[in-house]
Amino acid sequence: MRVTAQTKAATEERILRAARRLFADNGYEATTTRDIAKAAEIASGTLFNYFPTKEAIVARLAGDAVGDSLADRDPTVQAAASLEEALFAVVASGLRSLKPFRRHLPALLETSLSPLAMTPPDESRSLRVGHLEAVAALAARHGYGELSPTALQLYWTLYTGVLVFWANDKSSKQEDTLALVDDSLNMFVGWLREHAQTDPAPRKR
Amino acid sequence: MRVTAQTKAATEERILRAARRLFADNGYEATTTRDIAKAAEIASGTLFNYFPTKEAIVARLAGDAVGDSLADRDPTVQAAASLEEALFAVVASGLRSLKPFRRHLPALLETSLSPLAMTPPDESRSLRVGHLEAVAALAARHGYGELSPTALQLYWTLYTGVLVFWANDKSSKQEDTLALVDDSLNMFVGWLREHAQTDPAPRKR
DNA sequence: AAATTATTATGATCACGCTCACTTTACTTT
DNA sequence: AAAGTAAAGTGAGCGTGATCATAATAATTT
Repeated sequence: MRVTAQTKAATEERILRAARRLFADNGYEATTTRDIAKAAEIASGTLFNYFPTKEAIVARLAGDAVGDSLADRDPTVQAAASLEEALFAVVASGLRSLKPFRRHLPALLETSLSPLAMTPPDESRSLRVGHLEAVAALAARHGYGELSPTALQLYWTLYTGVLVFWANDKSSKQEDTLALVDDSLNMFVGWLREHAQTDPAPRKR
Repeated sequence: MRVTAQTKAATEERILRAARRLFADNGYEATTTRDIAKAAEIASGTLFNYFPTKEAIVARLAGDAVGDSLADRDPTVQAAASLEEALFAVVASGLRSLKPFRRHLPALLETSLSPLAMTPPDESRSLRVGHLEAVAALAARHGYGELSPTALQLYWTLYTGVLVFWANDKSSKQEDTLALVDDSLNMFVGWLREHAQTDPAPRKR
């Protein structure tokens, strides 16, 4: 078993597909690692040759989900007239991708969403870094110059706070979360205007 | 076994003391429920007559800890000249109380810290409500009128974001967290000044 | 093609949090 | 004081996530 670079990739893919389906059907807690292994047609122990923990599987699924729907290509984001609107679109798009994982967000907060989550597989920037890069690019585009580290940290703090809220939001269509996103971004952009290093006036389009 | 209202309370106290010690000595994960039961001199199953889950024990310990050191009595809070200073003192005091539980904060975010955590034992207001009441009182005292639900929700969002950061803050004395608290409160109070319903000017002292 | 080496796969096994059918105890009723 | 009742205690046992010694397989060397 050595050529198996491809074989391994295929097995990993089977695990991910099985996990995605089972999590979606029965939920995270109700799905056992044995279930996943059986569905992926491997032994129970083999699963842990591919992922160190069960949680790592969700983290991977969540990361892939947001990575696939990159905000860069979202037309709503591109069409936004103001930074606030653009950020709102980015966050809304992110929440949409994360929706299937809403319930286990608290678990992800310790790993992929934490302020110091590094990208373990070396490739594929961490969830956080990718998101912040998108935010920084939008800020630049809308004439807010380069965001300071402090600004990015403040943004991320608000964002994680929103995620915690969202994870527990029981309103029918999570409309409470969207309202909170609105208020949060309003506060953040207001702060930005007062603290921007360079020209805070929106650029001409 | 019926008089045992007192007996029961005593047993619960023994469990809490044992858990507090073991958690402090060996950490949350390394402490098993069997360890706690043995230290409290009860059978392993009995423990679950008192607390539904292991996590409920930490939640209780954390709740007691912040309840004991109520911010109302903190002289630093009372002496603060501005709302920002007062809130900073409140948050710093809260973090000090929560310090032993810093590592398992993510777990608590689902329960006691979530935006809809109700107080299960009916008595002893939830962590969140107690904190927000203190914040509201300080805002009123410093001339910001009565805070809107939106303002409180924004505050709590920032606060939970800070807690997530803090839980993963590896800087030596967690000074990074304090800097973040400072920036966050600055942003929040700035927002408040622009959105306060009543006189935003600080009251005379 | 046989022997060797490097990977991957396996499933019995572990310790854990938690459950539950049952026992023990403390009090009440007769 | 004997019988009855309800609260509290017990520990074997369950299913879980994770581990690890071992087996199986594929490539490399001889």
